[in-house]
Amino acid sequence: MPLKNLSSSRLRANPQPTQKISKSDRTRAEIMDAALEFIWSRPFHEMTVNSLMTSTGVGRSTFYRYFSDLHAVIEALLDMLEGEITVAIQPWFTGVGDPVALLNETLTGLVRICYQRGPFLRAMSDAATSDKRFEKDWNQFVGGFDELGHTRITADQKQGLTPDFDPGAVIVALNRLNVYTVIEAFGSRPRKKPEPIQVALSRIWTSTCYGPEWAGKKSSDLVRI
Amino acid sequence: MPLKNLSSSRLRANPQPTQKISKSDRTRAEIMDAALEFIWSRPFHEMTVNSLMTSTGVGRSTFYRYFSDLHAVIEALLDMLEGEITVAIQPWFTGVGDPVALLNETLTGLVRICYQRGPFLRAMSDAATSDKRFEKDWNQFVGGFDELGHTRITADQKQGLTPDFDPGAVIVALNRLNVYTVIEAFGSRPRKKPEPIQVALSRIWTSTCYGPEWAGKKSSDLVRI
DNA sequence: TAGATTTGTGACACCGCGTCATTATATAAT
DNA sequence: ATTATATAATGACGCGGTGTCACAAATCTA
Repeated sequence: MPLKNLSSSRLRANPQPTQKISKSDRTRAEIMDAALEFIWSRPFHEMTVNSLMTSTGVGRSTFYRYFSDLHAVIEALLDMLEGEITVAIQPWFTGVGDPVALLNETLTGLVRICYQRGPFLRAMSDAATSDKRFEKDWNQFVGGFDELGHTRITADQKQGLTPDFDPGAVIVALNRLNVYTVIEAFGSRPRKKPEPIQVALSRIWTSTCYGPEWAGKKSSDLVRI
Repeated sequence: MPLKNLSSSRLRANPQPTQKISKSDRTRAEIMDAALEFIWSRPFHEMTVNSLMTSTGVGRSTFYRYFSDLHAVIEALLDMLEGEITVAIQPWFTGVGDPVALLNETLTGLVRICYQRGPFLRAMSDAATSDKRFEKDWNQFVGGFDELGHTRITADQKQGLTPDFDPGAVIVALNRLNVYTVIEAFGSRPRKKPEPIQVALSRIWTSTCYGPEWAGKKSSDLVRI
């Protein structure tokens, strides 16, 4: 079971350091755990407030004391994932050194996380199709990588490492490539094997950004993990 | 208004050549038109049987004489789109000649259609997240291009035009790149301009499949439309 | 025009949502 | 420990959407 026993306080606005865990904290965490567990094995659209609350000890209407609706739960989960992924992608997006190696490192890390969290990613992508507010959150999440990537590409173009195309639409496209490839590959079980996915993504990114002479290198030749 | 006045008979299993248009044909077409119109301006998840049937003259429960549920309507629309797109992508997938030019032609055609039909594409992608049966249809639709692409890549590799990678995961990824890039760009209005999207996709595909020396060429240099 | 077939309808039961007044429980003060 | 106060949980309710069914209306056919 992934991401279990999450202390909800991690996500609270102002978590006091040595505060006693209140009843409401526990209930909130229970609900989020129930959602996590649900999503792990069933599609988002089958999730109901009832299905979540029967997993916890408390009644259905209690749910609304903690979340305005199901999308709000997913929103909270997205915050967690965002942290994890932001760390994993650091190398290429903000690191220094051989860009091809950094890119491979980033994609390897990304694929690893997304493999682990596949069903959650899938749930979030699905949830974004049925709620205006969460759709915005999701777009912001995905779009965040566009800005980072734009910066990186622009810098590499200045150094002559990357062909001189307009980075805007290309980086957006490449990021969508990543998101929906991993969702398709890992979003529902049984998940596909992660390695071929990582290799394919690496090839496409490196071919586009740095030319094909690098694309054939196995990532293991370029990056130690 | 797009795709209006669609004769439902086009979609029927056994359309007799010179058959009089029956009442039921008209009603069915009315429902599909209503769905088309709805999708053009509102997200799929807001669509209800009621919202569709109030656009037509007939009562809500009549809907169920023609479609088992809303997803079945979308399914019918997908059949239409499939035909259009299949034609547009012919060049690279099945044509002969300079592969780079063919690829650019295919992507230009694809972008043109997807720009026109953006909101429908979006609706279908959204609908696939909330119905097992239609999800299958959608995956089959998208997956169809994987097989075609796999064939093409393999052939080009045999000729030494394309680097010798395993085509499987790469072509899947590139196809997802297309689908979700166009959905993001054209799926909700105001739609983005199609040209930069087409250029970005062309760059990524040509870099990956044929190396970067071609990627900079403007498609207008390569293909007459 | 009568009978048969096709098309349309309203009423119904079901389910999930979100709210609210109320009850139960936990916490803090004395 | 007792009581007062704040916090948490609950069941019942109305709403809106779904899909079905027996029946009614319209249309076709002989």
